[in-house]
Amino acid sequence: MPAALLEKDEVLERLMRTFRDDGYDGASLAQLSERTGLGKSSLYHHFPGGKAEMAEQVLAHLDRTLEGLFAEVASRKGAAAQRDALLAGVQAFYENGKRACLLERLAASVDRERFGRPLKNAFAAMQGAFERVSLTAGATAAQARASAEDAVVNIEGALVVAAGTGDVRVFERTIERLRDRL
Amino acid sequence: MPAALLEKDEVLERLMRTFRDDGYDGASLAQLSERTGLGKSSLYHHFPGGKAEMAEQVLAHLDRTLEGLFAEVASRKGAAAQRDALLAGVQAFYENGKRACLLERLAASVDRERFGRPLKNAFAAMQGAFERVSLTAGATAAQARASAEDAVVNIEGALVVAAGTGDVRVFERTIERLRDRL
DNA sequence: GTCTATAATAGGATAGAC
DNA sequence: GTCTATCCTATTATAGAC
Repeated sequence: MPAALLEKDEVLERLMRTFRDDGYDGASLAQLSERTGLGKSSLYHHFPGGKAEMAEQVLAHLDRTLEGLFAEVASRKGAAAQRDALLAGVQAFYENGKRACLLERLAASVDRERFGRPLKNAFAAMQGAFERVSLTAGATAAQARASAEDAVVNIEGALVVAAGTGDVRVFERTIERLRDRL
Repeated sequence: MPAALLEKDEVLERLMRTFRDDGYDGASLAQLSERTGLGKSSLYHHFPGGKAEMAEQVLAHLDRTLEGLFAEVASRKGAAAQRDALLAGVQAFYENGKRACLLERLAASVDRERFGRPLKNAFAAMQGAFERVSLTAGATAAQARASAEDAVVNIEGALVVAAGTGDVRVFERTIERLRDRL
């Protein structure tokens, strides 16, 4: 009985990269198989629900990853340090604008209904992290909510424009704008 | 010899809606056929290059549509009137956040290379419209460029977040934020 | 837990009649 | 310019051996 070739988390990471790069509808099982190094049957062993379940588990994995980042951010002393850690984390996660957002890709998919709830939660978690930074900086609840929404909107938009124009500098400039605004 | 069932522009409009709703990869020929009311063979008569050519022609059609809007905006007297006309046009075009952006959907597709140049141009055209409004308002060239980029990023991001959370109010709030900033 | 092989279906695309 | 019928390939998914 051979052990698993890859840790489950590593499989989820590779699936996530595939979905991010080619989109949910664009990623085929053949591709998902190739990128993970697992045969199709092995994938179905881990994800009986097929592609949709892969995406769901990837989304849950993303939640856990972000939770880790957000906890790390919250442990910093001072609003400026938290803000910088959060922006740096976001920048690293999206590889400075070269990668698309998984949430966007799933929200655009034909199976979007299936991801509705977890997507909503993921966006809320992201906004929540920015909100807490603003509150630490002394903003009112309403101000914090507004500036957090602004941050998430700007990050998603910058990723779209960077991909559409093939120019990642938009992403860099947007992160800088957010640093000034927060 | 029967006349065309629909004007070409109406066909392009319906194709655009299909690509916007279901994405480039998500939209099948069966769907494109059903939504236009044209059989697959008829579609291939008009678009010998298949789905990719449909998207290309839809993109060109979108360019013409936006050009019309932008010209109309430029004819207004005063920066505030131009700003309001542009934002109202954007809001109407995306049906107040209910519709996704075709540019985003094509930039995310597996055939994205094929749309690279026209996509870049479309984003530039959109940014250009906002830039001209800023210049009319008396901004410097650098300020106008920055605020126009900010506007496009915010519009795209708001559409993504609205779709991802199922809440179009994000889009409304973003448009209002832009009105204040411009 | 992984593989090879295969089934079943949907997708894109074409042929040829009208 | 449009249709019906068809083709071919890719895609999702499963069966069964190891």
